[in-house]
Amino acid sequence: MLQIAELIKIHCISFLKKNDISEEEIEKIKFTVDVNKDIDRGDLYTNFALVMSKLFNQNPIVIAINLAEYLHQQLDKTIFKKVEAADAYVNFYLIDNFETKTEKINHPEFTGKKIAYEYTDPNPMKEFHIGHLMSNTIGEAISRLGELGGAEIKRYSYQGDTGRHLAVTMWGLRFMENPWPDAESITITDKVKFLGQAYVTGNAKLAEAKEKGEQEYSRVMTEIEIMNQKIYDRSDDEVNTLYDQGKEWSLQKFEQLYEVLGTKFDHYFFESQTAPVGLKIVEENLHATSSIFTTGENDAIIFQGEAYDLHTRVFINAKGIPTYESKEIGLAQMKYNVWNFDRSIVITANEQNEVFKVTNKAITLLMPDIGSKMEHLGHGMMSFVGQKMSSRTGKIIAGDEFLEEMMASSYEKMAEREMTEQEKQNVSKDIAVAAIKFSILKQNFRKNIIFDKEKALSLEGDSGPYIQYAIVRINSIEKKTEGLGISDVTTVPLGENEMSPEAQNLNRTLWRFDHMCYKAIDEFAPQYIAQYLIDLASRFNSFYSKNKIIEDEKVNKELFDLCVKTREVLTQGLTTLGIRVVPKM
RNA sequence: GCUCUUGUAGUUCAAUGGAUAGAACUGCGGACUUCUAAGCCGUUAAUGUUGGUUCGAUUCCAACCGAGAGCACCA
Repeated sequence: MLQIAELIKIHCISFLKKNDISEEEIEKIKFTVDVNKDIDRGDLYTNFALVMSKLFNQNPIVIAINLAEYLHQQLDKTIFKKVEAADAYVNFYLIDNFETKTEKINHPEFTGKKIAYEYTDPNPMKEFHIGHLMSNTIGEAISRLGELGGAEIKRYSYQGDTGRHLAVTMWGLRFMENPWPDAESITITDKVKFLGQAYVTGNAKLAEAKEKGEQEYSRVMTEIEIMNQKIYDRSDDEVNTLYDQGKEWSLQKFEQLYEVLGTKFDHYFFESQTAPVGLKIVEENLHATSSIFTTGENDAIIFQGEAYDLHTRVFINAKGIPTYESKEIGLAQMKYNVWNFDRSIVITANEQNEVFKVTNKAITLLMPDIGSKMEHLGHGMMSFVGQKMSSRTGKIIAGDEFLEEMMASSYEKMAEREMTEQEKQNVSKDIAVAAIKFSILKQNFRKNIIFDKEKALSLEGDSGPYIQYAIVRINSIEKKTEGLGISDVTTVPLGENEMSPEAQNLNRTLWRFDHMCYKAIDEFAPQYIAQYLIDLASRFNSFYSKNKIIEDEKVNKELFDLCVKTREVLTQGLTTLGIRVVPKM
């Protein structure tokens, strides 16, 4: 079925046609049909009359009245209770038991499409930090939105297992006081931590050398370059052994985190694989009669972006090693070989926006079929009050350490609850993840996020746990209803005056889920769903505090059904955001 | 310097070319002691500055001021 807002739009357009407005003019008209912020003014509204009044120089109030009259006749009475002109707006009131949909949503750009999503992209042997948590959270939500919109999806992570950061880590090893941690007794977490320290140490030594002067710096840089080359061409057995083991540990650690976060990738790509593929494509094009690449300073192979209003970037460096840009070309080709996608969406921090414009342009010129399907979404950077994160200097919050803190905070709150130790562990983990994910998803991810750790740890207010808590309350009611009789008061239909205002508000908020999901899918905007869920949970909590579902050992079925429906929507909403529901907390 | 993004209560965030700019946190005050108080109810408080377009701008445009990012061999 059509979205309710789309249905209204169609009728508004037929109103225009009836008034002899030409198709071309209708094309140009942009009016909105959206849900009313103030629920008392009706379920939906349109600003149609205001837009028309400008175009045709008529009194908007008169237009609104005419439109309302027309729509009142045209619209299905089994869906619309009332259509009313109010000032220059037309408000729509739906019937009280309007069906709430939680299943798949039809969206022309998603339904039936094969869509590949790439996100998270942590680098082996470097710390998985809170920025990766952010990318993972956003990517997971975006991919689930695609799925809800009817797409067939695949999830990919692309990991940098070559490049200078690894050279610095491997080079940094020689300054470490602790031995290589390959003992069985050492946990994966500690092994990975060791690698992170090697990276920080390497960078510190590099900075030290820089201070000592030009000569020392260039000596050290040469050492790192040699290491980089060894990793790239795998020419040193000792390096290979340590590198392979370190990479393996890292990947195991990532896998543990993905399990906790609720992401299941379909395939992993590595830079060590994309590099030769990209290099080959670039070199082949270089020998073609009209190459898109040229030779720049130091014989580097460059793509001159200025012709397309973009930066010029190096694709193969002076040493003949493909850069990130070439690897991106190889990646596109490899992704397409693995699965013939209709759309490929890459989610990274927006510091890479410019690079992606260049690489996507180059891919389009080289492989038009693939290039035209590539999309890039940049999310904001995460920062903390008065401090910038840098994995180079170790000034970061590690993903797992932050999760642990959140878990501890959540665990503490469950001290009084009757649960087994194991249950408390599991639940506090899911609550911690919910808190982190929700704090990211409730806002527009394209903007920077200033993360307030203290606030997040408090687990109060507009948060993931707030929504999980509403569900838990409903579970609790359900449990209590077991074996109880049905109350006599159940004959009151929803929405009649006998219903409390809280119950009516709650009921009238439910159907909006479908509308919000459509908007969220359409605009890549998970925050619409997040904000909606807060609104719904808040209405539920108001309802809950003033209405009794169980009274005198009898269940009010009408209200209980309302609770169950609310739970269904909240659950579907959280799931779409990639957040788990907990049975109790 | 050039380019892009961004500026909403004390703080962290929503929203929108139009109906009263919406939450949360913090502060202050309150209720119940009943299905989980991670909850509920009340209360104070905001569109950086100056112009422009418009019947109407917080939203679009320009300049300025502030913040962040990018600008060839890192990713």
